[in-house]
Amino acid sequence: MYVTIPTEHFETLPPAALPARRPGTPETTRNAGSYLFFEGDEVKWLYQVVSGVLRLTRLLEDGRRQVIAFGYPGDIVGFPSGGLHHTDCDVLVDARLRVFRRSALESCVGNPELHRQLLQAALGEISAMQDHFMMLGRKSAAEKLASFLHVLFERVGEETDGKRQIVLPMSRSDIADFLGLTTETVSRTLTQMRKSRIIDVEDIYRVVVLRPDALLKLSVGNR
Amino acid sequence: MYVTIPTEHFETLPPAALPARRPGTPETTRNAGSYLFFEGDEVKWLYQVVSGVLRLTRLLEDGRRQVIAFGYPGDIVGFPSGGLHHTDCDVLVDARLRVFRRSALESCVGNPELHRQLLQAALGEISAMQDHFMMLGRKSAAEKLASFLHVLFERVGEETDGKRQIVLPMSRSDIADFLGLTTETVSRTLTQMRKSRIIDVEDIYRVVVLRPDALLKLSVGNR
DNA sequence: CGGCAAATTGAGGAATGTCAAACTGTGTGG
DNA sequence: CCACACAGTTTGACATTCCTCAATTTGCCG
Repeated sequence: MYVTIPTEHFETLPPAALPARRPGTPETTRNAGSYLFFEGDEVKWLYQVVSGVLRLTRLLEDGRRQVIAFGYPGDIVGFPSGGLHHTDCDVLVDARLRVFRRSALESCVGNPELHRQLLQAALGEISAMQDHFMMLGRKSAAEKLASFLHVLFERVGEETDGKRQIVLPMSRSDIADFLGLTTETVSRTLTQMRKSRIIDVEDIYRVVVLRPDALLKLSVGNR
Repeated sequence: MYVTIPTEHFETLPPAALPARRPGTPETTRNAGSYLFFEGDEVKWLYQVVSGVLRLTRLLEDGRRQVIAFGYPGDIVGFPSGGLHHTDCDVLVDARLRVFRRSALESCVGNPELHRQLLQAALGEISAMQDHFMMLGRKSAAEKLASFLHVLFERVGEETDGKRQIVLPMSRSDIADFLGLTTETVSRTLTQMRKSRIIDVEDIYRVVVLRPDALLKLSVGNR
């Protein structure tokens, strides 16, 4: 999952279409805390999230970290470059994953339709990342947070007791490292949004969206 | 061109290998100032830069702009998502371009080897963009500038009169919009690097790298 | 109940942005 | 050929955002 920006041109593309489960596409489950792969590993498999949440990270020697993306249902992770993984990937929420051989992406003999779909997913990834650039480079902390919540709200918002809410399985520092902020700024910005009655923070992991329109407006920003 | 980060794991991957010119791959030339495509256009062609420099940009309604990438020789631009372009692309320096049909990327019937190469280029793009995230999200202005110059130095540095120099065909605000800074900050940071004798700014478009090692060190940062 | 890690809050500071002025180089028209 | 205009760049002064460091607070697990 990247933070994309609503535009006139494009409807938010749905995450890579989830082709119906077929006999030939095995699934696996992984528990929270386990790692799917590390930076530098040879890519053997691609994973499509069916349920659960993944986290992709990249580390600098000095400890600075960037959360590259979160893997939500529909997302595909593990695209190789030079045959290798360029991020670490671990599981935030127990996950069911569809597994594809790397060759299914890289070779079109065998299953051309699957090959095509994985390729399209990779291309969608590129454009989503371009949007994310805009966000990292040009948005304020409030806009970043609002964009992030808005995307989650659209993709995995849940209706409970007539409240539209978001579950955040990641820590504040995950969010910070994803958006290019600090945990303190994330925290402060959330309380501000709470004080302006846009959201309500039920508990650390549960955000109720009181005014979706205001959230969207804030995410677009009015500089 | 993205700003990637030197790591232990990977040598800087050369930009997508430039397969030898073959009869079947037509070239075209475009003059500085002309546009190759606009955001929202249907993708008909992919372009590999042979010579010259391209600029890919994305615009927000309120005028904020992100330069997504610069296209230097070897780079391939125009990857579709949902069949459409998601950036504008124009020419900074008169360019020779190899042209590929979109179908060469999306279909493996016809020219499987070319298909494979374009796919690998797309995958390389993803990993380069991941590095760029780290840069946008986690680096200081000085580190950003140093990283940017370092990458250009490695890729297109020229030796002239025993001086290793970089030609910058883009404006300060292009650089700023690429790195998530303002023109003023770019300018100030350059003068600082000049004062600390890391670079010399011959003229607006010409930077002499006096101490490549110091440039690299600065780009990695020592926070 | 106590201890611990994560989150929040606060105070202060550093980095970067904003706005405005001065400078530079380049092209144009007299 | 010079003078001027203009756009891009640089510099300066100041404002703002966000970060840093430290102190609480909260929630969770033994």
